Amino acid sequence: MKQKLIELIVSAARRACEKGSLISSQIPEPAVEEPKLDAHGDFSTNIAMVMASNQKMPPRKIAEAILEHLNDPDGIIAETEVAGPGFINFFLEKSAWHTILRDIHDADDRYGSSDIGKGKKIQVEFVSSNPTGPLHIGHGRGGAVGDTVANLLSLCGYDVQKEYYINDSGRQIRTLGQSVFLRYEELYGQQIEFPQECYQGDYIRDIARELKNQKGAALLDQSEENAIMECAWFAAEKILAGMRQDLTSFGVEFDRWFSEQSLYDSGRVDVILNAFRKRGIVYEKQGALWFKTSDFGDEKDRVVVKKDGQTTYFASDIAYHQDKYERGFERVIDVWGADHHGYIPRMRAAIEASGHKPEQFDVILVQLVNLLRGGQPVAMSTRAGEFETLRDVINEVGRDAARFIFLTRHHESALDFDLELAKQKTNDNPVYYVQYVHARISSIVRKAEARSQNNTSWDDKAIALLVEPEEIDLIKALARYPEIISSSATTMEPHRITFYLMNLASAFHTYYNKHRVLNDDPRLRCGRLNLILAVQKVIRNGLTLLGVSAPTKM
RNA sequence: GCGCCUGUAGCUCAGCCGGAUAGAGCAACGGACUUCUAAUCCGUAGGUCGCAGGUUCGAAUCCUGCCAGGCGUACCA
Repeated sequence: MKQKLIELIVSAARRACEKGSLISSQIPEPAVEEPKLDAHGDFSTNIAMVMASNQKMPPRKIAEAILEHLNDPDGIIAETEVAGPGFINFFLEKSAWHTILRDIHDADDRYGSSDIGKGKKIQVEFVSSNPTGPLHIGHGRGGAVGDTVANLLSLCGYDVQKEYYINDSGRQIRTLGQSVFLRYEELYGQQIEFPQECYQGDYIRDIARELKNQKGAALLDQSEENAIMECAWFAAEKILAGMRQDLTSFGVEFDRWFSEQSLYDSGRVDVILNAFRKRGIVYEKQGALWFKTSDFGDEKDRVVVKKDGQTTYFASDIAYHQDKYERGFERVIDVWGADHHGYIPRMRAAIEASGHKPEQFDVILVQLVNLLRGGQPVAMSTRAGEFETLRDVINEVGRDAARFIFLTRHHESALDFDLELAKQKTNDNPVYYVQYVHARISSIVRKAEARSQNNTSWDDKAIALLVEPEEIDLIKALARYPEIISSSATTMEPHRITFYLMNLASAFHTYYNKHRVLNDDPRLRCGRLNLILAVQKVIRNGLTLLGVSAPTKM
């Protein structure tokens, strides 16, 4: 609707130029918005004020000139006015809003889709937790954000791939192996000293026990190094399998799981480093190999090969991102925990050094989650191995509530996640508020069927009966959806969907409490059923994007 | 020290590519169920948008400085 209006305004301004009512032919893209006050119309534009300096005319005069040349072939505009310092306010015909319902029913689950991505290949990499311990609640937030952003981009015409990067190489994997091996030795009655840097959680003991069940005492006969590495692979695989399971029950499916180790196995890391050597963008200093990231905007250079000959995590990450672009992704989005934000400049530097443009790389930082129970913080010490796992959270509050709550804040705001609140089935807990709309509508439809009052075949005359203010408000909310989708996608801010859905739900509940859908007048009933079915579709579409179910009964 | 994020109603937060009189939920107070699900709705009250300057016809929004909190500042990942 807004888009339609923008077109009308631009062509009116053009016509005004041609007819000489305006001096300059410079016409900016008008900002059209919904005013806060109903008295200011359904839509309002500031175009006249923005054009004032260019046109060397007072804004109100420009506004009048534009209005004079306004054509409205479909008759959607009921009234216009010039107001305040030069706003143009538009009051629309109710019939203009009615067309939205037709759009929704025609587009159905594609309502809100667009082609702004133009089929571009884009990759969203998220969660990517080290396979050294179970997923915790913070990974859940990253998962919800990443998954929803990917869904959004897909709906907006991008060719999206979801990827999980497995850090199955390097020191932390060895530490994992060592931790398991020590617990394993312990099971055989050996005196062990369990170092602080080893993983403390009980899951390590569980893995050691499984290892013992499968392999018996065989590992005790091997060299310690071999045993540790065997433990490492065994444990990493177990943990990874658990993470896959957790993510599946969280509703997150990845298109690809990418192993860091594979970059070493295939020699990719060396190839990249050698290429950098040839180009002279790495250098030796104090026995280490440094990458000149400071030439590409980083505050200082970074080590890629340590004094001891080991590559750093950064080195394989460079190779990994290079690989992404070589796979044909035009844009790459990484979802990281906010504690990694210091890493962005060097990653960006590496990507630019490899010849890619800054706009081809985005990082979504996700702030930490504070886990609470009834307002009291839940201890989350990884060192002691006590943390609330994602699995526990899903089991306790359910996937829908968890996913929805993760998206009730801007991703860069820290989030308090209260387990008690998440379980509550009240207005405190917005997921049920939104889902309730879907269930309520299903219930009305069931009732209509039971009474054989379920004629919903499209009838312009029936739709034309939707004139109550609450009905128009509801349609206006529905009309807003496509723009919410595209703006959430381009800003990569999935929480906008959540807020939108709460708002739409509120408009529906208000309507429901004031007007009866199953009216005695069959025609009005038909119109209203078409209205609420449209609401149901948009609620369902939105919840689906968030990975939240749309129940027909609650 | 430097960098990033955050600061808006008692609480939790939207709004931040500048727009007209500042938004929602919770909590408080008062109302609505013989009707399509009360997991709902309606009403009342609640504000120096951290502080101080600046840009602008217009600033919660942009710029500068300051204050407070969080995070980062590795030859860790």
